Amino acid sequence: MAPKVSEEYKRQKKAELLRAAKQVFIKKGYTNATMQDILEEAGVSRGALYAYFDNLEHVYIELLRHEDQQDILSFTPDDELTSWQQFTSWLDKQRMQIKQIDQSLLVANSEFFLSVKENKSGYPYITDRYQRLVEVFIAFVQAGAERGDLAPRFPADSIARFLISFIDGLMLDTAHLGQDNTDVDEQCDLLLFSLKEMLRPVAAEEKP
Amino acid sequence: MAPKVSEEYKRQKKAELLRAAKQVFIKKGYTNATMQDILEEAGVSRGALYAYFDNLEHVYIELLRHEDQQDILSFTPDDELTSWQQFTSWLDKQRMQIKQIDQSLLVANSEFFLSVKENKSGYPYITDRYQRLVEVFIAFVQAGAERGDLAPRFPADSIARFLISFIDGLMLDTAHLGQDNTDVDEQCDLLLFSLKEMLRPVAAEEKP
DNA sequence: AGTATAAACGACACGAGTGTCGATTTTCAA
DNA sequence: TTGAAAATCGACACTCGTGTCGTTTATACT
Repeated sequence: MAPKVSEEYKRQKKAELLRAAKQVFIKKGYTNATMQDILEEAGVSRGALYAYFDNLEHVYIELLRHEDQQDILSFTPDDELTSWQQFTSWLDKQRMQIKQIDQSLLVANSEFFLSVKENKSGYPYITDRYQRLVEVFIAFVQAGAERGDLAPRFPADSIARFLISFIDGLMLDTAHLGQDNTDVDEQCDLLLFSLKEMLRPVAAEEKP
Repeated sequence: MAPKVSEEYKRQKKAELLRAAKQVFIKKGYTNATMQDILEEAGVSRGALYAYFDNLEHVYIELLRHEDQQDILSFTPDDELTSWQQFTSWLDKQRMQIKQIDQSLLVANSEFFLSVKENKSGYPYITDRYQRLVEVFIAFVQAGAERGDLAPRFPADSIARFLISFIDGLMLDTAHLGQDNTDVDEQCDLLLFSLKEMLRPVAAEEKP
């Protein structure tokens, strides 16, 4: 039963197909994308694509997994920086993501999660990603609190969810309306203001 | 050229079809709904439905218009109440909407706006609704400021967009994850906290 | 080189939904 | 009551995408 091509080859081929799929999903979103689109974009036959993926949903799931690796979820821990500085730099990354929404999977993601909802199967990825982000943030807040960097007024998980909801909403609205209408930078400043009130970071000057 | 049924009859029939459509959209969302579903739900023939609407997109647009009338956009102006009280009562309504997300069009709306985005036609409804809500909120803040009820720290339109993005995000996340995971009440409390910091309402006790 | 194996191909049958259109029924007005 | 207009019906032809499967091609091992 020895395979006729190396595992490495298959791995690469799959990655190649996923790259094509990503382009398609970025361009057409999830709901309007088809297997057809993907196999054309990849320049590959029907049979080839179906040898790797059963259907569009599976392609998307695999793509999610694949992208998850280079994910932006983590607050990069860095003892050189105050908690607040770490947070602002994380938020910067998010801001950039939203600004480049046309070149990202953010819209397709929302579409996917919304339209797949009915499917009783209920992919765990959805809740998992959310939970993971909540947990990362909780850890971040706790670390900050222990360092005396933060004096949060609310439970860390509440603040985390607040943060996520706002970012998701800003993303959604920006996808609908374009950046000119939502003004991402300004909105992120307001978010910073709110989070500052919630987390009460010790000002950098007071710290050293 | 007198029509064979009254205008009133046609109006009612259309409303009836829209009622059926609404049920379908609530149950299946936008992307998974079909004209077929609607005509079955309405108990009407293919030809009848197509006599009133060209296609699914048109049905949805019409439904949006129809629903817009009994819309929740407005802050009910009431001089008996402080601005802050008016705001909390508005937020209560929003909270209820999100909690009843399974019986509302919120999810279908998101789906529609996301999946229709590509269509260069660019329905004005999307931006219009957003702008209208922003304007209503701006008026509310200005009124409050003039009454000495509010002392906002930021431009009213920024705060309005912040508010909308958060609500939209909370809605989206709740649709994805269910209320147990997002805790709508708690999140609304955090929003109240943030808005309080931004708007600096004069406390009720200080006012009379 | 030769050959077994499986990767890649693409024609095909199928299903689901669409929008149309001639036939049929209903309605209103005379 | 009657008949013309139009509302409703539902069969039909069409489109688009799906997933399968027998065939062809490429690979790696001997």
